[in-house]
Amino acid sequence: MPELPEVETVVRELRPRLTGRRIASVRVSRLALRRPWRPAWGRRLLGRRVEAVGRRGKWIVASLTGGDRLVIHLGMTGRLRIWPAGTPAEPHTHLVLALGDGSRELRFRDVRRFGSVTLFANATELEGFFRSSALGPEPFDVDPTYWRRRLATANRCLKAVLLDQRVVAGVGNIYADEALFEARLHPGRMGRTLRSAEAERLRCAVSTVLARAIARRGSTIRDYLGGSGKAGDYQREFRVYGRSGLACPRCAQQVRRLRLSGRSTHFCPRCQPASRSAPTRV
DNA sequence: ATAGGCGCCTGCTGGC
DNA sequence: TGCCAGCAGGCGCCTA
Repeated sequence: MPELPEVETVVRELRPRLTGRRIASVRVSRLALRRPWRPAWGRRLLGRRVEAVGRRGKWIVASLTGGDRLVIHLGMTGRLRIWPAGTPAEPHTHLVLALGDGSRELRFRDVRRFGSVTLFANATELEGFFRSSALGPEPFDVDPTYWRRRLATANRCLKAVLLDQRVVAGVGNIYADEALFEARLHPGRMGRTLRSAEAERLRCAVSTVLARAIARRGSTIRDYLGGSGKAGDYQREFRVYGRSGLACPRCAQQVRRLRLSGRSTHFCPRCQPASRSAPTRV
């Protein structure tokens, strides 16, 4: 579910509510998330204070006293937010950290359990984890030369390139489609066929679209809520995502949908014309 | 190196 | 009304 703008919104909203708070108790559900929870982690979290809350790609990182890094991925349906203690837990709540005097709790809820909660012993271990997955650069910080080279050597369609977290961290299905529309590039176009002006257009489009979405506190389709429980607004500004059959906001041509890289893909056939190297079939 | 398929999960919607 | 297929902001594994 949540892509970079949603994760960034959660981080911004949790930061003031978490920073400086002590973890007073830890409860976990029995159901497994994507990465297994180790019982020793619960004991290690107790009494730690949150020093900082940050983000890397779609990963939320809470830095704790003593160096530990609590790392959370929201998967498709994850929600991470603060609740007053005593509020009934939503179904599918998998982790509850009581904070400070116990009047407030951080709760992680994840219906489909594609998300994860992991504890790393220190920053070095966490860096090793990101390195082992070859997590790419933050989208606002992509070197144009690096980007051109990644595209020039990409023997796959642009949609697949944007979804690859090793190329750039944080883009998912919605913002891949929105960025390709913004850059006026067909999602099925092969990466290596891009001229350098087109590559540069795409690099800028990715960061523009993500920044706009962050300003709107992300997109809520069905599950996503920010760290304070508020929905996002950017879904109202989608140009193509989820709009197949509706008019393109730029040229009024019908937005089309196809399946690329296993994912539902939306684009305007007039604004994002297929080149010879792009698939034309659905 | 890449595509494509499947699996992990649950829940919702639309068609019959 | 009920059932079933298809769909969903992610990602990792397998095979060809």
